[in-house]
Amino acid sequence: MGRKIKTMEEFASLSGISRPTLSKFFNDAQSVKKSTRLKIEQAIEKHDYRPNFYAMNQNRRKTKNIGLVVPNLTDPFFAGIARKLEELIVLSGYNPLLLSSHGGPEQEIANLDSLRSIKPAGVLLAPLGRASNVKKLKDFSALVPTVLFDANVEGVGEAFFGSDNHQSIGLMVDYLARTGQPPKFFEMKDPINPNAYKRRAAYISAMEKLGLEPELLQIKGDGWNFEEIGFASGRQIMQDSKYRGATILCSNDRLAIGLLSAAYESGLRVGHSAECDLRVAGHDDHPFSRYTCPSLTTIAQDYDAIGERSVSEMLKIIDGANGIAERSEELFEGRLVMRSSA
Amino acid sequence: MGRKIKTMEEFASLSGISRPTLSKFFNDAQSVKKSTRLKIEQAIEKHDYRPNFYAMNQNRRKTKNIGLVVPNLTDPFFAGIARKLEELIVLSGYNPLLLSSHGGPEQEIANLDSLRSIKPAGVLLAPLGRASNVKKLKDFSALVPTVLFDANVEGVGEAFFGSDNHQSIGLMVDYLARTGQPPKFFEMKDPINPNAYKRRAAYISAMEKLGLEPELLQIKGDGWNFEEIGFASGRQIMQDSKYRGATILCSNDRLAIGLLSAAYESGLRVGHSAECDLRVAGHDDHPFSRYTCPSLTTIAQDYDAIGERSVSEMLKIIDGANGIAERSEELFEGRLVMRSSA
DNA sequence: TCTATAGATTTACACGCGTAAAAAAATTAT
DNA sequence: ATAATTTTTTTACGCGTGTAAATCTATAGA
Repeated sequence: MGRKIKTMEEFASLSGISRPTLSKFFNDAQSVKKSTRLKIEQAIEKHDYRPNFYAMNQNRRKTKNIGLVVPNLTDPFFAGIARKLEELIVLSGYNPLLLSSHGGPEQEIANLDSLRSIKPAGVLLAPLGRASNVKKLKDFSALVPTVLFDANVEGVGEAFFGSDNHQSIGLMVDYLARTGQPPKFFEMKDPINPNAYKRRAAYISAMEKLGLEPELLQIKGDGWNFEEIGFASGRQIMQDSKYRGATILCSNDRLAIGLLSAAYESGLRVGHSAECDLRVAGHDDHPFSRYTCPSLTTIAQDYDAIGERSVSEMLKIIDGANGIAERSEELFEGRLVMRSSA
Repeated sequence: MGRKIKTMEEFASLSGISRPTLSKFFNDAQSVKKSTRLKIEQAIEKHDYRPNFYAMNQNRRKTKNIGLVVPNLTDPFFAGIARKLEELIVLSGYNPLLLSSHGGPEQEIANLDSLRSIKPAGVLLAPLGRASNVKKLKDFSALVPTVLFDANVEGVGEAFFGSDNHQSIGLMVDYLARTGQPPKFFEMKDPINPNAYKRRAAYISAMEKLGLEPELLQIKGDGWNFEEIGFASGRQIMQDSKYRGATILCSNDRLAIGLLSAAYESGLRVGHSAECDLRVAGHDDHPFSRYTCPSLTTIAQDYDAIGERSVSEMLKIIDGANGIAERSEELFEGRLVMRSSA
């Protein structure tokens, strides 16, 4: 077994393969003949050699690194997506680099800056949205192939993939209106996330289509602590008798989680059965929404599809002849998840 | 502003500072004279130059990268810790690299492997525990300065920092015994996490110290989906009238979240007031435990202290003369968080 | 068997920065 | 002001791999 192999040169003489061929192999194993590939793989196994990461990337035209930036890893919703995307990236032979913006635009820019120095082949970015520094995002996406997901920012990146809020909210409004009181819409007054605006518009249009009067419950609150915001405002709402018997559709599950907590504390019963005081629904199918009390009726976004489409588009752009392709956009439909709360 | 600066050489002539001095500066800004530092910082601002990451690290004795490996980023508890540690690492002038093991030992080893190729100055590792491939962890920690946190694995790494389960469980048992029925201990039969074993032992010893009979509720279940496991077993328990009026201390909050959900579905009232059917307590102060129904009485681990200690020890090891220092270990006390569930 | 061609080898240089050693310059102490 | 010390500059080489061009070799098809 001897001592550790340090250089590719050394590995070349031990394996009987020339160094340039090895270099080719490590860049793309499929680019060498099968018999050569097998010989190399055996030698790797035998000598436990791995090329120096830094030397390798220094002169490569394109690295094999793909950046993955999410707004907030503390949110299990994004943690779940990140995991799925990581998996897809690895399966494609690339190396994911996960960064969280922690809800702050400075961190988002800092993440992109630090990604830039790594010269990634591309970046998958779920932007903060309203808080984002759009100019800097644009500057970045001009330098690095960028695909947006979850939230769209006009003019940034080569593509965007996300959920069809119009469809999903329409579906939910329809369901709620058919099964009881038509929903009021519970949301933050000045949402951070662009999806929130789309959901508001979708709610209004869905209600009008049904000939119903939309009613917005716009609550105050800053930052990303949605549960707390939902909880605090929820307490006030619970005391108001005019909401007895109402149906409340929350702009996202995290607000709903706070609202449910407030309802519980106020002794109000939430659910779709006759003796309940309130119905509550959410949007996103947050990992925790299965275990709220009662379990939360919500919309599951099709994140398998969004993830796969984002990664495959990214690969297409990376490999691509880089034609002046149009910015592609695709929205995926959400699925109604009926649980106990509505 | 002219064209982009590509090399340090170029930046040297434009800024009027010699290249070796620049190199020193980028390695440690404090190592050059203040006046020089200011000149360089101005020039950086002016020309927007950043040294090539790969060339920079190729020949450095020690990189500025610190690996950060957590068992499961999907768990908001770990996501929160990771965020704090990232922050501390950045403040120390290092570059954190966050990886999640996704609950699997293969991924844990894969993470360490991929970290090895990045030649990190050190690695902060929260190991999976029982599932971990201890031999490989040991091999790794012999090559790279490693500090363990959250879960201890004997003989791995230069240090371990975590919670004092003995103290925290003792505190909780004491509180529960003073305020109502003494607690039964709700846990998985074969826990993955070493802390679970310590908590079990701590529970038994705390009960005996009070002259009470310990009672373990050991439930089946594999994997990391603790809420689901707690929920499924919780349903069975709720049907058993012998647990009416009981107090249940869960090995962790995620089990408790599942249990509370099951109690709600069964129509049992959980809480510390007289008319309730059950008391439930947890451990960890999971971010959601504030919003469970009822809100969860639990133990908050001192993660500010654990994080700071872990990072500062890491830095000490990195800078250190690398004396044959003993493996240091320190446990931090937990804090009782009294909410509504117990 | 000969030829066309994909694939491998040889040779050589480039990448951008780390680092060492000696000399020069700037700063501080005496 | 001079000496002692710190800091910077000059010079030069090394790191481990990417990549290009020319040459050689294996494979397949006629």
